Amino acid sequence: MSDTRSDDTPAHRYSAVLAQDIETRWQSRWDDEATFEAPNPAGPLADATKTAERGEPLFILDMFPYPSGSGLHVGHPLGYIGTDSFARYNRMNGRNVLYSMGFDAFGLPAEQFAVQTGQHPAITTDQNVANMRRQLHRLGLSHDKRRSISTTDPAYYRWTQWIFKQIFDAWYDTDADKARPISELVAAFEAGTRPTPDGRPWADLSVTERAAVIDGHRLAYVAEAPVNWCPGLGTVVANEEVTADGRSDRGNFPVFTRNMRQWMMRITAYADRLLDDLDRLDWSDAIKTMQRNWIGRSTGAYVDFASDAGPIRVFTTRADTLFGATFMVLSPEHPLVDELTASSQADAVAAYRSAAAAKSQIDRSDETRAKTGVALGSTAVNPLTGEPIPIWIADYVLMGYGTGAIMAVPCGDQRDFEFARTYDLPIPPIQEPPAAWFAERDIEPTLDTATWPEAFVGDAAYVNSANATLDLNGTASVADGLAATHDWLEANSLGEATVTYKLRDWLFSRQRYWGEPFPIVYDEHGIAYALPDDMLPVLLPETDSFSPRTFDPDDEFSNPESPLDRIDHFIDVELDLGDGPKSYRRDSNVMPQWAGSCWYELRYLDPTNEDALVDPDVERYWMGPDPDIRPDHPGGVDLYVGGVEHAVLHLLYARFWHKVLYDLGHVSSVEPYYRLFNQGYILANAFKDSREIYVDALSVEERDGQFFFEGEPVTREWGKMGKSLKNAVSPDEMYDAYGADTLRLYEMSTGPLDQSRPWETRDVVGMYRFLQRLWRTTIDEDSGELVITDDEPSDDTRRLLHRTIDGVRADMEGLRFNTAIAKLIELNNHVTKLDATPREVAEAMVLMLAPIAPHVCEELWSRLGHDTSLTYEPYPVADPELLVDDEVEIPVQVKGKVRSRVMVPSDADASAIEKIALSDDRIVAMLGGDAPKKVIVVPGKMVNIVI
RNA sequence: GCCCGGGUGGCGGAAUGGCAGACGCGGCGGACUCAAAAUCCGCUGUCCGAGAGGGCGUGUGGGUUCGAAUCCCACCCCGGGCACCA
Repeated sequence: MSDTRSDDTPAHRYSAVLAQDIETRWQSRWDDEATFEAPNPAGPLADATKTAERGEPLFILDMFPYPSGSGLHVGHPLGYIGTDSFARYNRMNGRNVLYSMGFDAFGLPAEQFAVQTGQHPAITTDQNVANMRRQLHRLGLSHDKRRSISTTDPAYYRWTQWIFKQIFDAWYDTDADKARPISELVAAFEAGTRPTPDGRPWADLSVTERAAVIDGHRLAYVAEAPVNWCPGLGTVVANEEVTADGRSDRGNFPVFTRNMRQWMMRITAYADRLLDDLDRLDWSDAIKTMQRNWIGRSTGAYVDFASDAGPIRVFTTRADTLFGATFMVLSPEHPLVDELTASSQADAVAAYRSAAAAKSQIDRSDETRAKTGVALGSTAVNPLTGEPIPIWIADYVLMGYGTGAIMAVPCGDQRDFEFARTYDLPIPPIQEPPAAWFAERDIEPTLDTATWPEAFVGDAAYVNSANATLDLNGTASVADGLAATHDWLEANSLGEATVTYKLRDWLFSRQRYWGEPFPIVYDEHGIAYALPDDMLPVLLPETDSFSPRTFDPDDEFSNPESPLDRIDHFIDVELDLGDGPKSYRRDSNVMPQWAGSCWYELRYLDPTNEDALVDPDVERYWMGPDPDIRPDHPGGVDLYVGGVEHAVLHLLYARFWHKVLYDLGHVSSVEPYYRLFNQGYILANAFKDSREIYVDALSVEERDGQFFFEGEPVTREWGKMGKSLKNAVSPDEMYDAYGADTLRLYEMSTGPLDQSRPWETRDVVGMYRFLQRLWRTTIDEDSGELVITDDEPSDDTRRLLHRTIDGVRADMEGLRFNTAIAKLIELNNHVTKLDATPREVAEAMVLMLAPIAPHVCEELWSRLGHDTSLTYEPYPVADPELLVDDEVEIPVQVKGKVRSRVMVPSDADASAIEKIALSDDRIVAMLGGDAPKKVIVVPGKMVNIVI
């Protein structure tokens, strides 16, 4: 595998040793010459000369990494190599390319590592960042290093805190459909143009009352919220971070549902815009679908059922089935349960409620099919039929969704159907299912629901669905039924149509140490104040006790205690917020890791700006809307590449923050990421021993299709490469064995960028051999002299060259690096057979391969007599005249099978080609003198003869 | 259960209605070498055949078409995501 040189190895062969020499030399030169620095139109990174030389701006972005202690493995840079190749390709096409890399360095792993080792997370984070920078630099990524950021740098998180302030100081004006500064809301209350909640004049409200009203509008607000309390981590985790079995994503501790006061972000205010603007983005349909499903907009209706305790409001998406509602089910926690419980049922209801309370929400959703419940002994009135229907409680109805009460339509909802079967409740039909529905279930068509195996859901004509003023009978579609029912409910003041979302507000606080502190203090009334800009950043205080207080993982009733709570000099401060020095308490929470990644692309644009998060002119230059691309272009990064695991959370949060910044006038782009490309993963074999423990994959031996670790048999499986599966391969090993260019080529050659593919170390040598052959077409291995001729290439060679240029260009534009490489190998294999390589071909090949294997190409370019970097050399352009041949060989099929091939002039028309094909010896023989029934000719492509 | 991907040689993959298997790995044979490694050259889907050549072949079954890996219908399998969300 590795390069073993001996005395008879040619002195100037392209070897791993030579590759390393070339690579480190060119990396130093790029650094010294600031080759990849992209000029801004204004500010400290402006350079009018360079801006004039470069063309249109192009912003290429990778999802930035978390700087883990184990460094990179070869799976990480798959996307980076792709973006780097694309960046280099576009520089050669005259674009001003912004391409950099930062580090998402706050978060729990560094904190937990610090707890284990006693070392401050800032120190380990810096070490990890330094190591990853070295590995990325060694890979030859063409980053503009001036623009790199770390989310943990106070100069960076100062602006994370500043953005939080903007969100805190903003409210969503549903009339204008945008966020506005909170000061404009206060002005409207003061002027009386906007009524206060209880109608009293604003001036009559106490300070606390005003604060409560304002806080109720803020886009960042504190609320008592049901959260997932994880005593084992000592912190709350977001719903999105809880695994299916009710444990924490990280650490795998039990998670309990508890009410706590937490910072929330009102992302739901943006639900419609987050949904609608997906149409303006160049993202895959798969990702758009995932975001749409996550936002989960659905049209439904609230319906009021009269009862002894007043109207009970339910939410339904199927108001059209209201005629079939024969009972109602409340959540056991519903506030009206006590009032509606008949004395005879009191004991049973109490027992059921305490049993339900003992189960977590996760447990309740885990109970797959068994339906349980208790009747309260009272009734409500179906507003359409006027009939009394019994009220039940059941734990499949959750207080956290809708109104905590449902109308049950057993014939049209599977859960209600099962519940009705279990408790012998009537199941009247209100739709007549089509014949096919019965046929599929192997029963005779009937409206006798006793024979139905399940509920019917879908479009079908309604039956039994009429009262004095509403008649759905005969209506055949659910959409029409819904529209008619919604109109009727609203006209009769018995309900209202509404739009609901699955999306919930974003829980934004963490009781941890290693994150951004909130720029918030509280006065003696507990009123929150955002600190003025000149008090930012709020520095994370030094401490040697940075772990949150953890508890017995099973101690559900423990309470969180942030590490910052223990630092008195941080928490208790005296500040002058404009009305003289006063005592305040700081907020002791820190922000979640998502915060720093919600806006980092903006800081790459203007990384040292101390007056603004980004200069507006600079932002407009790189990210502004571009009607040349499309009329409704929303602006944003030109290409964003990253893993599909961020399809929902990161991408939704970042879009939300960006839209707030847009509404408040801080950015010109409506969306942060215009084109999104999801790269695949590098997969690798992983091996488990008989105890089901992963063993070091690199030490596993294969014998006769069986796998052994230290002599013991092990089983093989597939997995994403990584530390947990003990199958990580370090890029450093590949640099030593082959060099970075070979690694880059290998990763790009194994398949399309958006597809996951297995890592096979033994396959890497193929690209190494290719680079050796490429080297030999230019350099004599023994003497080191050029083997280039200045003679014109032959016509064949030149045509192949231009076909290759044409194909490679198209592949590079489409990020199809695997097929671009294949075409270049074919061209090189052709050139290898020539006595000497024509300069014209050698130079074009070097330029074409340079984006993917930049170091060796720079070296060859230099040896070919050029004294500047090829970074800004024009990428070769194909001559269209050389793409068409005089004659082409086309297949001749008989009944769809290829039986012969003929040469025809490339501009021959169908009848001429037919004549040539029919006179071919083999075809004549097959026809045996008969005339063909039919001949199909596709000029330039093929002939098909039907006999 | 629902949603989204995907199934092509021994392996990664190419071909998006027109020559299935480009390119690479591996394998086999050869050159160089005392030898091995490295490097280079040739062959390599499968079956029948001495050969020329022919049959079969893109998860399975059907369909559309002069022609299907590609389009349509049904099914099977693999990967990922979501789930008492009314």
